[in-house]
Amino acid sequence: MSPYFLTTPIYYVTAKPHLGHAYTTIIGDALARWHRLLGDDVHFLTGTDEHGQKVQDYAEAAGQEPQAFVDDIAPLYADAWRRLNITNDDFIRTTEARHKLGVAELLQRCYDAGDIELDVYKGKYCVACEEYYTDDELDPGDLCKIHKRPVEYYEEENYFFRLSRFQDRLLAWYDAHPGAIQPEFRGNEALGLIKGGLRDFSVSRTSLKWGIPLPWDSKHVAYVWFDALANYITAIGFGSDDPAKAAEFEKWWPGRHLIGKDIIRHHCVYWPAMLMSAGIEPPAGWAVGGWLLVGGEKMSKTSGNVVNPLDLIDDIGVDGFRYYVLAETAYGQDGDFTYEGLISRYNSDLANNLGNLLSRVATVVGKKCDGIGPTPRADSPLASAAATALAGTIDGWAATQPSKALDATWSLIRATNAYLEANEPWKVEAGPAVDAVMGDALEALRIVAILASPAVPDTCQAVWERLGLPGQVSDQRVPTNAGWGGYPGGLPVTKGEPLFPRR
RNA sequence: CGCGGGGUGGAGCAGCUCGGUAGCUCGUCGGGCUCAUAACCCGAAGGUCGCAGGUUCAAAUCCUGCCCCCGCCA
Repeated sequence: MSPYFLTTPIYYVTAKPHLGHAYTTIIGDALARWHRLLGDDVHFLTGTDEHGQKVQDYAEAAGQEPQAFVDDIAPLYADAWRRLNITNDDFIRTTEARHKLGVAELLQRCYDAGDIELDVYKGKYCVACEEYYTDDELDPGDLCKIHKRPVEYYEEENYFFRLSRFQDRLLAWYDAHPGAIQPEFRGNEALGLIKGGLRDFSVSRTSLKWGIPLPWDSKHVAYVWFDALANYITAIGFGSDDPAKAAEFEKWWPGRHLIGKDIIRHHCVYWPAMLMSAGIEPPAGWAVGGWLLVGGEKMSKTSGNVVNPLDLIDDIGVDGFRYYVLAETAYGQDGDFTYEGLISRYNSDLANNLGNLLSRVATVVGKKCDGIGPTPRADSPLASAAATALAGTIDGWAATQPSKALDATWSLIRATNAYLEANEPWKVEAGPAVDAVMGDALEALRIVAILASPAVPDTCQAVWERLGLPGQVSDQRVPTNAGWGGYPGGLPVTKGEPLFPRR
């Protein structure tokens, strides 16, 4: 079993879980589940980013200690992921001891390597962004463009990471690792950033209290990048004295990062440089997603279009929501969430195609085969459609294109509906001819249940059980168990209530 | 200014790397079926592939210029 370590970004606790968080996390979960089907040894990590000025401010406004504040918010994420059926193997919080240890170790290594040095930073600083800005980056009146609030003039001693020294090493690394960033055009963008010149960035603050102190100078607290990005390695044991934890790190790293297009610079430029400095291998890969817009606009509190994914689960079901998010958008491009689209996807793909196919098959098996599923034919006309669907599904997930993978899987559902139509088993006397057709349809459904399970796990387990198959669909393996002919026949087929009642 | 992405039938997308009958899903219209969740199947209509040139026997696909939309710029 080859190790497959996958991460989502960690989410900043000043916001509650929203559609955007759910989007990335669901894609991560589906990828993790797919790799488990492939037989990989999967470790899927998500978590929360809990330090920084903004958290300190929010806590103060709420009349709480920062720790109490983050302790209230972090569980909202863990709970949301549980409800969305997210199978993360770990949940890292940047306020945990294991994280603080690892961050200190990472900083110390870069410091020892001579890549972190003291300097003076002066400039206009937006507390909300935790970024310094130059005048031409600000709106009139020295307002931050993002937060529309006044910036403050700061002058402080900071430690700087000498990113400027890493241009050649980064370019050489990317040259040796083509395709590390998916989709390709995002890789070009990252290369463009590197080629455009790299400026040192500040890694500490003296003004900030809520954070991790630098191990060699405790007046300074680690500023966002070294704290947040490090979660990907601290969670798997980096910096731990425990030999067992250190072995975990060796096993899982380098991992693969799922990120949004807004954090390419930090993840694809800063982070590999930081790792190089510390003598650690850069990540194995990055998959960069676009925004999930809402009604064509970026989701924001001010425009009042923030969508709570948990409301949608109540409405359309966990799998309905998961399917929509995965099928509707081309990963890498921006997607657009609309309620109409959600209902339309649900009705056409889940109710009309998958759900209805299962219903009609179960009914005919009940009427013509005494409810016992017949064996499929080895030379079924559906076998080639199944092979095509399998290949397309494998390719789709390999390219981090869930929508393509699902479209390929659904092609087998459509082919099976057409196959039934062509053979009209309901018109034929019970006997070998009907058995052959129904065995083929059941086999197609068995394969669909495996291939679709990363996206709609509960549904596929239900299909699995109605086909009379034992155990968990998640224990199946691709491609071994997804080839034609795995349905044994002789199993009781259950009709049951509609999996997806039409809306 | 620069960099990146996009502009393909009513909607959303694929195709463009390696030029050769423009494909998919939804929607619309007609037909079939009635096993099935008024679901399913078949067929049809609908596209000057942003604009203008160029290369070529042949361009959505290659080249040049331009227009529009979106994002990035620490």
